[in-house]
Amino acid sequence: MDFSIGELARRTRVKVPTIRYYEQIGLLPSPPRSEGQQRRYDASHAARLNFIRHARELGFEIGAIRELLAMNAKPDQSCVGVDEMARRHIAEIDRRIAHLTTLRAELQRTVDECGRGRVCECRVIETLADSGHDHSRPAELWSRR
Amino acid sequence: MDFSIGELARRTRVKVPTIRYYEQIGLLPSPPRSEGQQRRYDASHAARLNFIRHARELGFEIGAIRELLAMNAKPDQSCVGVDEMARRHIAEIDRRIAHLTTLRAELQRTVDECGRGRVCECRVIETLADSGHDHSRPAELWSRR
DNA sequence: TCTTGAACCTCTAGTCACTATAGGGACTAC
DNA sequence: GTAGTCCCTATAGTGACTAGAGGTTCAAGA
Repeated sequence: MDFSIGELARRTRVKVPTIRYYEQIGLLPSPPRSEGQQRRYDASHAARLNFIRHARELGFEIGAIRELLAMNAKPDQSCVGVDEMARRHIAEIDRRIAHLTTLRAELQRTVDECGRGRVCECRVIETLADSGHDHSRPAELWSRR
Repeated sequence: MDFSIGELARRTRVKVPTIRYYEQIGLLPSPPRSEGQQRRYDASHAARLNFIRHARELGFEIGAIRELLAMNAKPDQSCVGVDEMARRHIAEIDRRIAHLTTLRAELQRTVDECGRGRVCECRVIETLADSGHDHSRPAELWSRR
C-alpha cells in the first residue's frame, strides 16, 4: 500500500519539508506521483528514511549517511571497500564516544558541586574558562573526517 | 599588555574570523583599536573567549552561553539555571553514547564478517531503521528550551 | 455533485554558527 | 624603503534544515 508524504512523516517522525529536502539532495529516491503530482511512498521509503533519521540522531553527516547507504546497497560487492568504510566509521564512533565521555564527566562534576546544597559556589564558569585540556573544536566534534 | 587578534586566536585556539563573528553578534565586547584601526585585546578578553570556546565544546549554543555569561554577571541566582542546563546536557550525552555503542557493535560485526571473506550481509540498515526508541530530533539536542 | 478544508505542491528566503574570498590597509624586520 | 605578514571590512557560501507565500489536489460530508 502506498501513502502520502504526511503519512510518511508521521511514521518516521521526520518533518514533511525535511523529507522533500532529502529527496532534493538525492538522499531519498524520488517516489512515484499521483495523478495530481502528489508523492506516493511505500514501506521501503519508510525503512530508508528511518535509517536516515536514526543516523542523523547519531550525529552522522549527510555525506557519511550516503556512504553507509551505498555500503548497504551492494552487500556482495567489493568487501574491501565496505570493510574500510566500516572501519572508518567505527574509528569515528570511538572518537565521538571518547569525547562525549569527557564532556559528561565535566558536566557531572559541575552538577555534583552545584547540588551538594552548598551556598552557590558554582564553578562552572571557572571550570569552563580554564583552557587547559581540550584541543578539539566544536565544529570538528561531529564531522566525519 | 595588549595584543592583536592573531595573538588572541593563538592563545584561545579560536580562529580569527570566529572572534570577529563573536564580536559582531555581541558575545565578545568590541575591544579598543590601534591608530590604524586594528583590534587590541587584553587578558580579560582572552578569559571570556576561553569560556565561550569551552562552553561551545561542551555543546552549549550561543544563546545558552549568553545566559551563562549573564548568570555569571549576577552570581546570587546563578546556580539553579546552570545546574539544570548541565543536567539536561548529561541526559542527552547518555542517550548519544548508548546509540553510538549500538551502531558500533553493528559495524564491528560487518567488519568481522568481511574480514572472514564471507559475503557481506550488513545489517546496519535494519538496525538503524528500527524506529522504536528515540523521540528526540537532532536539531533539538542542544537547544536551551 | 458540490463544497469545504486539510493536506499537498513549488519556489524562495531565513536560520545558526561559522568559513571563505576579495580587495584593500597596517605593522614589523631587514 | 620595501617585502612580507598580519589585519581590516564586506559579502557570499556552507550544512542541514525551517518557514512562508501563493497556488493545487484530495477526501469527506451535505
